[in-house]
Amino acid sequence: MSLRHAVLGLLSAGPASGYDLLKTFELSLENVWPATQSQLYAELGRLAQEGLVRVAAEGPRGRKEYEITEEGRAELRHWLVEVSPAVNRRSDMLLRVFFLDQVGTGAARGYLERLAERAVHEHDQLLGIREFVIGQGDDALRLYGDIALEWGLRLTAAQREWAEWAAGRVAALEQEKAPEQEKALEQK
Amino acid sequence: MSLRHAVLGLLSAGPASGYDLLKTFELSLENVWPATQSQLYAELGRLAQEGLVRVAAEGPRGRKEYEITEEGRAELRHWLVEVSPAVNRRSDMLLRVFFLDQVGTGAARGYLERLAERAVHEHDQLLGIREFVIGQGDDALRLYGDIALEWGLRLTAAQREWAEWAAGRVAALEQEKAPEQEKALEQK
DNA sequence: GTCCACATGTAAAGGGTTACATGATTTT
DNA sequence: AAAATCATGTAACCCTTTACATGTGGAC
Repeated sequence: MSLRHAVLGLLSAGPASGYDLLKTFELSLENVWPATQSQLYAELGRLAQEGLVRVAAEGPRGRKEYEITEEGRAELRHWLVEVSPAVNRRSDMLLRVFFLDQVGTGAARGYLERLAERAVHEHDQLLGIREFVIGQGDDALRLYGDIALEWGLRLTAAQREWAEWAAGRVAALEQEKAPEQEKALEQK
Repeated sequence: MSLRHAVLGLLSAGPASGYDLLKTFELSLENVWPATQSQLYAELGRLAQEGLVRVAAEGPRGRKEYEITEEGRAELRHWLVEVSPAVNRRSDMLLRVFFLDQVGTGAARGYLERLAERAVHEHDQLLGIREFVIGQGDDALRLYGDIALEWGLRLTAAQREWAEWAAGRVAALEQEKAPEQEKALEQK
């Protein structure tokens, strides 16, 4: 149930409407905790009912500006400090690796090579973001933004190296098997 | 919708009952694609209805042994080769980093240090698993198992290094701010 | 005869995605 | 005047988790 904490976290930096928050989710939280419009409005309603946020002001077009309450801030800090973070156990990417023996070495190598390419692409995008956000925010905000970005850079770099290494191992198996395939052809 | 492909993948290695599959999910797929008993039986029912698997034999205690069909194998290969893997976008661990400025440098550093410790622990567990599975299975199976395990090792190693680096950066900020805090204390 | 492992299923609730639905301001 | 943006809300469906529910066969 981290959506609520993402919302509380964003509101801890200042009041915002559901619409505002949605933009933030699309822009900066896209790669960390995506959320849809339906989800957001529903969660804001629940948070307000439970007293963790409150409507601080109303604007044109039914705009409701939400503000975090002291109770909300307490919940945010409690979550940050006392609740241990959930590990990300599911990985579609890795699940496929387990079954790659079903498609032969050529296709398997292709899969791993595409993973490597994707990692390079993501890494480049993060480098672009880093250029863009350099020097923004105060000391603490910049630091934690940097730390998060650095994780993305290290993760994509590691993924590239691993995928290339793995593709190499599959290629080696391919070579080993090549003589056997020639033998099989000769037998025809 | 990868649960279905996980099931097809397991059945591609040979027939099994829902109960058997559940044990496999708990043992080997625990860190890649966890699934519960309810989910499994429901999915097997759907897969059978759609003709991707079939009941090959019935045993004692209502045991139904499922077998993958040619259609199921085709779906598995299609998924492996033609459907691009979904990226894991949500990260509870990283979401918290964005809001660490809410809890002060001490608690923030503590959070990162605990992440590092956890990464070390997970890394050690994977090393243990590697010792245990060494030399099991045929060439292809061993290779892909190795590749998956290697990802786990690299990921946990990277996480440890990153978390320690990050904790260091927070400690540096703490030092920078220490004189200011002394000043603040003097003013009282 | 009791206990454990085997074996399957259903129900309720939570969280997420997609699609539907509507309307008010501001910009061009 | 039209188009884009702002702004909120609801409904249906899918996947996952937790809990409930039941019964059989083998081992000791």
